[in-house]
Amino acid sequence: MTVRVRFSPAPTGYLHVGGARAALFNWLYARNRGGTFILRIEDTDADRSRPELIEAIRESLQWLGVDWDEEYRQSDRFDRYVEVVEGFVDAGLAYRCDCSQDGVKARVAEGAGYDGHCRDRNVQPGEGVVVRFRTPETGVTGWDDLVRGRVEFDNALIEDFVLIRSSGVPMFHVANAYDDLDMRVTHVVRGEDLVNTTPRVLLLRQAMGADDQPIYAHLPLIVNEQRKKLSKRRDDVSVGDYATRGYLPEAMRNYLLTLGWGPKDDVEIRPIEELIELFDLADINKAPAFFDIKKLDHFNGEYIRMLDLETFIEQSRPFAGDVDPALYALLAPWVQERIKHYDEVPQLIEWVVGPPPEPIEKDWRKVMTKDRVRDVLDLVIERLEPAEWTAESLAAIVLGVGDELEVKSQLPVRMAVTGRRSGLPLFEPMAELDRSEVMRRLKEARGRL
RNA sequence: GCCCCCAUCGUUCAGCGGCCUAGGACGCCUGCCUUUCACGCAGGUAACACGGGUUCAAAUCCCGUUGGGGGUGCCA
Repeated sequence: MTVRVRFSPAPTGYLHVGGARAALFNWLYARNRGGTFILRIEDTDADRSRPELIEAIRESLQWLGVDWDEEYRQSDRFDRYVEVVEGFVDAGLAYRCDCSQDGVKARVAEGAGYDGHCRDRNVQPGEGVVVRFRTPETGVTGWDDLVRGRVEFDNALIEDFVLIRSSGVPMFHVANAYDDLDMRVTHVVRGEDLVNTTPRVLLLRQAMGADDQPIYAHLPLIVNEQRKKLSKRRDDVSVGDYATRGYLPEAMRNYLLTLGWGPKDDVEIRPIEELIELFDLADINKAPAFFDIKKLDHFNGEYIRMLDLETFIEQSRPFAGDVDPALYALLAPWVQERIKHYDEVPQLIEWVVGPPPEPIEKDWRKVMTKDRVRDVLDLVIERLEPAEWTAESLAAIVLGVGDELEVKSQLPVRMAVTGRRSGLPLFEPMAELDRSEVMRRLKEARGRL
């Protein structure tokens, strides 16, 4: 059996990390089994779908390196869904209903579903009429979930749900069941938030004449610090935003993979080819996983440091602002081992490429209130004035002053020149600045003491 | 309310009846390297929610309790 899996986003928002992971797991499985990965846009709800988001979702997937073999759009297939449902009505598997939503709500107890009011009323097509599925009143619908084991629902508890809206547009259950059947999808891998809709889809599939089920694997949710499902409104979840902030797709992909799954040999950071090789749906966890940006940062830092220098420069330069390429090339190796994502580049190099940043008050107090700081700066100023302007010479002078006075001289000088007490190596970038600029900064700092 | 589900260090993955005095990774702490920070290296901290069973033996199986989550739409 050739594996066929699909990722089916609704274009109602940008691709978020939860969706990205679902896509990734599907893709991984397809690649592991030499199967087919389908991208299916579930845009049956015209009111909510935004066509421009389809492209955004495609771009995010491409960015992640998740490529698909086939692509479909449900809005192109409305006719088929409607036709199937018409067949249901003819066969008595479904019926029309003209109950208003308010009417149903008024009739039915709090929390209960539709009461089957129109089951045998033989309602004809017309304004405000929907088609509902005639759900079996007895029996159970269930499946063997690859991650959760056997899951069963009592049919009596499933209401007669809507198949076609009063607008004539089919609901996603119909499209979903039909497409999985029509596209010969073998495995359905998706978020756990969809478990409850699975019996409906299964019932529909059966009604469509299928005598089999796809194999389901319901992924545990990705949650925030409060252990709640990630929400687009509340949480930082857009994949596109991570790209913008300078995360590497390989790192994101690798990190996402460790949420709900992990290689048995405990080696988490590794090439995608190996991960594909090792991956199996059956090994996925059941418990929800917290999206830990700290760990993502670590992964990203590792991936950044794995880059060869040329690639690093090429990728990080757009984040650096307006910098002379030669100067940036000089700084890049030091930058590379200090950042976790590219948008941290500017703060590291600002003192070299632009006007001196305002000193950080806390750092200033910590460094500049030490003994002999005035003496250090005085001597450094005096000796730098006539000095040879190279990194070696600057280092020799500054450190020499420290030795003489038996204090650490680098810190006050660093503070004066960079405004920070930590950062890039001091002397090489300092030699790139004009002597006059360095002197100005040193004197200004001395004046503030 | 009703339905479904989950439960190992702060986080994440490993563990699928004996190899566990529970392992890896992130975080945190310490030391080394370095007249900054970071990288790197070496250590350390820290968990089987609770209660009953089953078994010669349970983190691993069963039941319950507690805690947490998801769903409950003419959204997907």
